Amino acid sequence: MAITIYDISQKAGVSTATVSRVINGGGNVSPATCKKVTDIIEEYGYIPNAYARGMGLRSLKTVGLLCADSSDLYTARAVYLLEQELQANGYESLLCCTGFNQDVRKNYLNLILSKKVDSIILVGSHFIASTELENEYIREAADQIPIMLLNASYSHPNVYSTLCDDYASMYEAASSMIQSGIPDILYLYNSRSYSGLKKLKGFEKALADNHIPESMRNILYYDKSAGGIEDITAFIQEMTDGRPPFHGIIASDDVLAVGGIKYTQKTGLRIPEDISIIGYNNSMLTACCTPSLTSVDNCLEALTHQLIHTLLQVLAGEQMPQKVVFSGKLIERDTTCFH
Amino acid sequence: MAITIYDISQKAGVSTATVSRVINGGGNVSPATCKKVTDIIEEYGYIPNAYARGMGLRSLKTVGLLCADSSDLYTARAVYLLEQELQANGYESLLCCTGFNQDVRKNYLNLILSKKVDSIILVGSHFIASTELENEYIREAADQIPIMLLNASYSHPNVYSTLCDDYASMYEAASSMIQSGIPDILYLYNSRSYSGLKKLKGFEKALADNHIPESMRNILYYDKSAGGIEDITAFIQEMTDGRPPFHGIIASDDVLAVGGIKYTQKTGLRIPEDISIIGYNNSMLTACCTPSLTSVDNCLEALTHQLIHTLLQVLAGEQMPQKVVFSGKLIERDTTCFH
DNA sequence: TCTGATCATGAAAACGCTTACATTAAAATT
DNA sequence: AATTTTAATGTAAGCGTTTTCATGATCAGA
Repeated sequence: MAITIYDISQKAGVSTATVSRVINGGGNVSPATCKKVTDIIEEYGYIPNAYARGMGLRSLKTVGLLCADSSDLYTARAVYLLEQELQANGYESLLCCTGFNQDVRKNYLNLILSKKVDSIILVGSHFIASTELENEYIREAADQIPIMLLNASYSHPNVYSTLCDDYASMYEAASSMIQSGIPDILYLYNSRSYSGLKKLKGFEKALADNHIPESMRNILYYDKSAGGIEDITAFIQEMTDGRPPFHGIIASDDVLAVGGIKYTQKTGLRIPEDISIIGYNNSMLTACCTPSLTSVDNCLEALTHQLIHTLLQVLAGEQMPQKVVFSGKLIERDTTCFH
Repeated sequence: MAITIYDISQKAGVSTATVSRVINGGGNVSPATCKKVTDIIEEYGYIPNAYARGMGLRSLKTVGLLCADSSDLYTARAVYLLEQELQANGYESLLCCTGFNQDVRKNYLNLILSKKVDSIILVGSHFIASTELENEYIREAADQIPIMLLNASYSHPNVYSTLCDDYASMYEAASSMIQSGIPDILYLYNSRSYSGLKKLKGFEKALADNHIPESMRNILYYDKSAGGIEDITAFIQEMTDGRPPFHGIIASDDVLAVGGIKYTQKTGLRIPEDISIIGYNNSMLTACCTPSLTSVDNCLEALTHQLIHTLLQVLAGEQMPQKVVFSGKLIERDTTCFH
């Protein structure tokens, strides 16, 4: 059996309470005793059992992170930023990747809940609050602890949302393209994302406000979750055989946009002379492709920073706004030429 | 206070032991009682406290994943694959991102250890066993539970390694390039990676075996951890101003290779006619850039699959090989033309 | 009908910590 | 020197489960 606090207390000739005080730095321990205990702990490589601690302590300073797929570029970055912020503030994090299955997600939510976390952050706009079932889970969880949403929003007194205004951002991006003289745009839409719908609406609004006729609407739903770039390229090709009936591509994320680039290059057309392309997320992919990708920056860093700030305040009992909205910004690179 | 097993037992008119049996499916509960208890649990939304369980249970069927930076493309994918495999086998995972600081890493290792995990997987070849300090941690941990290494190896009876033979793979890749008539190669080397050194050695051996003179050796160390593609491009530019004195680039990972592509394009040279490029990892980036990147596939999926297989067997008390080595394979795409 | 086996259940100890409370010793105040 | 205050430490009661062991009920076989 592993070494316990009792063993340490015996070897140090003190009580377990004193050892506990040394470990938790609660004060009221004489320097001499403290040193003696610390030395013994060091010597025996004693590590307190986290579960036993969990029973005693009120808070374990832990927050759960729930995401669908941590290997997704955007999610991975979000998770990393959140973890760094949490760590910097003395919190641990517990990451669960649920995939897209609702039941698995419910199980994981319960799993996290059972671990006495101080809060749960729902990461990535994927799927959040997109179904009734999902709503119910969130409500139940929110009855117990504050729930933080990254890039989604939900109305509940104990749910806090931090998001980028994807509707407005996409509206801006699409408007820029239209006003630069490109009315016929292919819109690539990933239906798996919660904010995807908002972006689509923003795009459609831009079309409407600029009086683009119905006949020029060209929206492609791509709903595979993990298809590679080749898949995307093939998909677009299949849907638009022959010469593409558009001069612009706007995608709801950078991966799709890169698919658009490769597709365009396959058809032999030039970017941006023949076809302009805009992505979304301003991820590292924008710098990887040739030409480099114009993309909407949805300020992930600002979002995560604000989210953790809100969380810490909420946990400290402060009253905080239920919803904080940032706005995105189009970063122009070489797949567009709007001037 | 949250609802406990005791509350449930009262409402169901049974003892806590019976409720526990229902929850853990240990049998020896009458169908009627089982249903009654299950209903009450459902009704009150009872979730057992994980910490209390942790005290009672021998194993929590949990394994810790330790990585430096989960947002790194390769690591993210490895983590995802491992988590999926673990989940499929009824294990939970606990992810910790330590960054590159040794002390932080030690703390995290202890943290994981304190959670009674059944094993720890050290993910990503980054930094593993690269320092004496690191070695010591691993040894200490291995005294308690089996330690699994992904893409690293370490000699200890309780440490199991699953890896790709990066030395041989890089040797092959470099040989291919040299034998296609390109003796002057720039090698881009990320020193933050443990396997980086092996790859470098493989590269150098290929040079030696093909009688490439010392004067043609051109190795660039790039040791920033999180620099973007632009950084890499600028770095290469800075180190090789004017016309590049080489006709091939081999990089120790795909991100560096993409930096090489962008650099080449900036100088106005053609790929692969003027300069051939090979990356490593065969990540999704290979499909994102133009031209698409030739890269060494180090069969991450096979690695993770094998690693979990070994782990499960070890936990089941089986004798397993200490070290399993796969070999990588050069996947030719459009940045090379070796025929 | 009786006996031993099997099944369902409960009582209570154990898991390894934290912490409220009690106690003692030392220091500060009068 | 007596008294009060403060600091250091110990005692023991939880925390919410699991699990061993004991107990009683049911059942099959004679």
